[in-house]
Amino acid sequence: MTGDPRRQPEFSPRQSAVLEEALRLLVAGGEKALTTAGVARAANCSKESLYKWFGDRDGLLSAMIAYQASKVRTLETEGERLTAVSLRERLETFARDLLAVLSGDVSLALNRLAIGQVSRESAKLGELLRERGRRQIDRRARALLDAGQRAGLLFFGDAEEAYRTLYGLIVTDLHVRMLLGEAPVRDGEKRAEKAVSAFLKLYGTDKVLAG
Amino acid sequence: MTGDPRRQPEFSPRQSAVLEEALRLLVAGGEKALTTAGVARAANCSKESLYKWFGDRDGLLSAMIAYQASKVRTLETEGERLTAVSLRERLETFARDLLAVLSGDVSLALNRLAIGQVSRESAKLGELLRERGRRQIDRRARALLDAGQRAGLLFFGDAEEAYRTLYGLIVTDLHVRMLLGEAPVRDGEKRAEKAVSAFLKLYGTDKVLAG
DNA sequence: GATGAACCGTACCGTACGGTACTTAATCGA
DNA sequence: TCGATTAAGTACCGTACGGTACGGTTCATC
Repeated sequence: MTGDPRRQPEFSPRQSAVLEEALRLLVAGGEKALTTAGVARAANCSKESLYKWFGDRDGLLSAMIAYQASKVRTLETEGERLTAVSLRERLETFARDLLAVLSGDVSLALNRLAIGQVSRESAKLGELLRERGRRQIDRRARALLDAGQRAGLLFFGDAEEAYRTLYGLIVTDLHVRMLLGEAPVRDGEKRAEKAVSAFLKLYGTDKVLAG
Repeated sequence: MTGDPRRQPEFSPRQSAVLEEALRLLVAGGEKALTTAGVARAANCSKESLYKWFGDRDGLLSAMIAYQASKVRTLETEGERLTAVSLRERLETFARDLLAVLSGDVSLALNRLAIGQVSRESAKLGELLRERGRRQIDRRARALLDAGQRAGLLFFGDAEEAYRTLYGLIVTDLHVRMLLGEAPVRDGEKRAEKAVSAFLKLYGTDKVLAG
């Protein structure tokens, strides 16, 4: 047992460097550019090492998703007492962060990769991406919504439905459009503000609407 | 000049049959299963004919999207005078139809195909899908929203933003989740109702909220 | 300094696919 | 009935990729 069992490094520094290079290739050229020989060449490692570490190509793809997800750590800025103003601010920050994440090069490339892999037998990539990629940001939003309800600023019966609504108001069809190749938006700021205003109009109590 | 110049058949019956078979293969096995030899075998045609008709493999993919888009014809059920009740009904019908379209096998397969093709030089598929696939349903919704505004039931400054909001409330992240392999929803009915209620709460005038 | 593990670089193999060429059957107009 | 066009079927070619094997090199351990 080396190190804290709760802290599983999951990937060695060398492997992380290789995965980083693989992500770079994927972003640059899509899945077609992600050949085992190409990754080995770009990362200055041998194909034999790739297969030893990741099993096969699918293992490499899964590792790339797991690695990228392990890098994303959402800061849980809890603690303060929520007010109408601070709730709105926190929601807008969440909205901006969500749009930034979804617009990111690596995120888009990995989503495209996973979507392209669906309907293969080893269709674990999509599930992996849904599970590991979304959980962090979902938990952050859910915690914020719950805090808003506890503070008497929001009211909803079904937290899942409220969160889905918030997500839809922020993202609309932008994610799919970007996945299809459209350039990321430039009005993220205004989009975030409008989405949060609409959300508060739907789920805000009198307390927050007066603020 | 054979036939009406406004009615361009675009694809001969034989070609349509081939494209139909290609779509079937794509839905069944994803892009990997869509080989030229496989299409030729499944459609009982020669590879040489495929290349004569569609140029190359990319041409075949584009043709598949164009063909599928040409099959979708949105019925423009205009005419009646909108009331609060009928507007809600029409919006809910639109929501159900939108969810049904996005959940369709062929739609999901083509979207996955186009998304997988992004970041190749011939990245026309995504654009093609955005242009030809969405235009019909967008126009229908925009017409409905405009009619609602003219009838004094809706109020919005920016029609584009109102439509985006409606879309986001209906679909949320469902489309991406399905693209990633999640099974289509079963609560489309309730989802449509709730989305329309939220939309009317945001954009409905007193007239429609009273109804 | 010897030993063994890890790993890089490269060469190699089998396969599968995109695209082309050729042969043969069928359809159709004169 | 004949010639021409079309397309099916097949065989073929080049290439590129996933996966494996092997020789050489570094590096840690004894």
